[in-house]
Amino acid sequence: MSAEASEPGTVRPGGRTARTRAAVREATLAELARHGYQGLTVENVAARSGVHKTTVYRRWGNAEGLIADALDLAAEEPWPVPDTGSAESDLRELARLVHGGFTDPELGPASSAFVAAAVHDRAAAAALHAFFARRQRDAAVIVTRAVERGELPSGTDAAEVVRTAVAPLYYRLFISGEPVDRDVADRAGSAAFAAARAGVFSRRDDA
Amino acid sequence: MSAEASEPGTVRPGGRTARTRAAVREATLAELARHGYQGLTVENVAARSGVHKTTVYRRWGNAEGLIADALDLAAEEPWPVPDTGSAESDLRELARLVHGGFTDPELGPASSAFVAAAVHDRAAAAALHAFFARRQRDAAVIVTRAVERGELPSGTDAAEVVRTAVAPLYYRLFISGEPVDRDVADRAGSAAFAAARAGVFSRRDDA
DNA sequence: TCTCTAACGCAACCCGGGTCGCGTTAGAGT
DNA sequence: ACTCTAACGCGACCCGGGTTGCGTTAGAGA
Repeated sequence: MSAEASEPGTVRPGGRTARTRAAVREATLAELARHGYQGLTVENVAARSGVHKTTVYRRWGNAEGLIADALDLAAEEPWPVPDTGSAESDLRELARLVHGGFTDPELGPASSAFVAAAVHDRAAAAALHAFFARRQRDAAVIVTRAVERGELPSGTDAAEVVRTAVAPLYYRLFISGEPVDRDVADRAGSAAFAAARAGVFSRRDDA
Repeated sequence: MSAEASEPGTVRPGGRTARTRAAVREATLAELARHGYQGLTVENVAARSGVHKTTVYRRWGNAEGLIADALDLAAEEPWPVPDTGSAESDLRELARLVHGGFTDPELGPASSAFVAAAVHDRAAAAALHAFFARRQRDAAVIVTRAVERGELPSGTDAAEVVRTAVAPLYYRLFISGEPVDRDVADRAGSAAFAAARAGVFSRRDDA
C-alpha cells in the first residue's frame, strides 16, 4: 500500500522499468542528501535521473511518493542491533545508532527528510511507520536477551523499552529543537534501562 | 525574531493594525482546526478574516509565518502544571496533559499543525522551540518540589525528567505513528520518575 | 523473429499561489 | 482640527509545479 507500482509485482518488471526505478531512487536519495526535504522537487529528481518528469509523476505521484519508495528500500536494509552483553549498554548503543543516523552528514539529511515527509503526507507516513515497526521488532531481541540473563524482569514489554530509549532523541531533533549528542543518547538508553528494571514496562496479566 | 512586525513594537500599533492582527490570528486558528496544516493557505485565512491577502503576505510572509505568530500567542497562555503532592503522579498528569493537547478535537489539529509547520519552516521551528523551552521551565517545578520532598535525588536535571516524561508521546504521535492513550501517558510519566529516582538524570559535578 | 502493449518521452497547456505598483484609509502627533 | 505617513485594499500580473493527449520505444510472450 505504501508505494504502488513500485514493487516487483508489476506487469512488466523487466529491463527498462527496473532501470527507471533504480535511477529515480538513486536520484531521490542524492537530491535529499543535497537539498533536504525542502528542495526535493519532482522536476529536479527527473532531471538528475534522466527520466522524464511525466514518467515520475505517473509512477510516484509526487515528491512524497518518491520518499515513500526510498523508505521502503531503506527498510529492507539489514540493521546491526547491538549485542554487547549488557542490556544497558545495548540500549545506549541503540540510541547512539539513532543519533548517528541523523547527524551523519551523508545519512542525516535523508533521514530527516523522511520524518518531515511523514509529518504531512499519508503515504510517506505509512512507509515510515512500517519502517519503525520493523526496526522495533529487530531491536526487541535486546530485551529478550536481558530477560534471559536476569537483567530485566520477565514480562517486560520489549517494544516499550526500545521506544523509551530512542524517543528523547526524536523529541529533541524534531519537536523541541534541542541539541543531541552522545551524552543525550547515553542518558536515554540508561533511562530506558532503569525504568524497565524498576518494572514500569512489565505487562500486567490482569489487564 | 519569530514573527517580525507582529509584536507591539511596531511604529503604529493602534486600532486598525491591532484589529487586523487579531482577525488574522483567529482565522488562522479556525482554519487550522478545520483543515489542519495541509489545508492552511494564506488565501483561505485572508478570506475568512476579511483581510486582503496582500496584507497577510506583507505582514506574515507565508503560511508558516501565520503559524509562528499563533504559536507566540499560545506560548503566552498560562499552563496548569500539575501539583498532586507526588512526583510520579505529577509526571503522569503532565504526560496526560500533553496527550490531551493533541487528541482533543478542538486543540488537537492546531497542535499537530504547529509541529508539522516547525518541521518545514525555520521561523515556525524557532517559535515552537521557544514554546517548548517555556513549557519546560514551567514544568521544572515538579522536580524541584520532588527534590524538596526527598522523592528524587538532589541535583536531578529537571528539564531532562520532563523531556523523558513527554518524549514517548511525541515519538508515537509524529514518528512511529503508534496509538497514544492514557496508559501510554501514565507509563511515560512513571518511566521518567523511575529513571530519575535511579539517578540517571543526576548532574555529575566532575563533568 | 514477429507481434502487441505496457511503459516512456515529449511539448503544450492549465491553474493557483505568490508578487507588484499604485491608490486609499485611518490613526498618531501636534 | 489638520497633516503626514504607515498600513491596508485592490486588481493585474508572473511563474513554476503539475496535468493532458498523443506519438514512440522496448521487452514479454509465442
